[in-house]
Amino acid sequence: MGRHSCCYKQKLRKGLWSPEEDEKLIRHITKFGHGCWSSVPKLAGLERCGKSCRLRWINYLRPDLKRGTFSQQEEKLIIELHAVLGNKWSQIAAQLPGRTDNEIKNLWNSSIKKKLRQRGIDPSTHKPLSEVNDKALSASNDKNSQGSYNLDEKAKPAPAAARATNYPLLDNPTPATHEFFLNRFVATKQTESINLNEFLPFSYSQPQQPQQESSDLFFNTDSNSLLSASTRSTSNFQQSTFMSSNNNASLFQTSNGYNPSWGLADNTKSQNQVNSVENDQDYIKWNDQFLQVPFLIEKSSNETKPEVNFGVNNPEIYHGQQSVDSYNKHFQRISTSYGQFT
DNA sequence: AACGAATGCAACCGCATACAT
DNA sequence: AATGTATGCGGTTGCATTCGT
Repeated sequence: MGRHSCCYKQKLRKGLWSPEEDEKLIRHITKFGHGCWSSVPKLAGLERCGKSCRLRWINYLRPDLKRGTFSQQEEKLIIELHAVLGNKWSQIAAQLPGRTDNEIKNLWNSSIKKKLRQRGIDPSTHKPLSEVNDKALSASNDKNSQGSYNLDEKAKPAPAAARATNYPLLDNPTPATHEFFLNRFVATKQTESINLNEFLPFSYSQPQQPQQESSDLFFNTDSNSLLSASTRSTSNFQQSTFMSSNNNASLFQTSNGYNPSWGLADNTKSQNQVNSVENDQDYIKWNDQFLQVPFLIEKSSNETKPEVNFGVNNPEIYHGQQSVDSYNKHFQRISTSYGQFT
């Protein structure tokens, strides 16, 4: 029990990951899979602990990550799920393809919490603040109040019945209330793909990124070079979204058809399965279909930074923190979408 | 322009749990 | 059964960036 053994080692690097470290990790995992995380740093030539590698991969480098701002639909879903699951970020993240628990947790703490409070809702109980602050207050329903999930609305005081109007999931008068949903989630855990429409009072489809007409980075897969930004048509954008919008998309595969775990919670795969894959001499390779698509990388809808003339092997970009950050961001977008290190 | 405050987010820490010996 | 190791999760921190004065 207790701390991970690697934590005792002193020479391990900490802090932000450099592009070189990212490259090493991506190169290693795309080739061999992660297998035992504790052995990854050594095998990949990294002076990091396995835990750090795992976190970096899961939260930033894995190919199926969706980046960019959360859509309103995603925020609504997070709120609904939080009302049912509480701070079970990994379970919430399991319902949002391409989003990580860390990302959702950060969003909750930095943004959603605040928005809920502004609307008069206690973010931890999902009850109206007035109800939380003054238990004696009778819950007289304001029939005229129309709650809304629209978090972009100007902040207004929430009606006493905010909970009922804002969280229909929790106020279903039938027995199918909190316990029902909780049981369903517990039963299915995060190992199964859940049809959210079974649970939610609104029709849920995979969140889609807003279509972009602005410039995006994209790869020419023939030359393995990153092309400079150019204006892309919305039809091309569709090509780029297939990987992020399909949670089960098989981006990598081995020649025997096995899809390796990318480090996400996946209780359905035993360690033996993972090991058997590692023992298999067949290296993981990019799905042929995936490689054929000259996909582009989504650009954050709220990103306002000027385009960076980015090249993976261009050392000039390291001048100054700003450049490093820009590099990191673009590198990550690229690395999440492209297996240039295979 | 300079400075401090606020914000956002990547990464770390410590604990719980599962698994191996 | 006891102990050690590895992994996953949630809370927290630290720092770069943005905002406001």
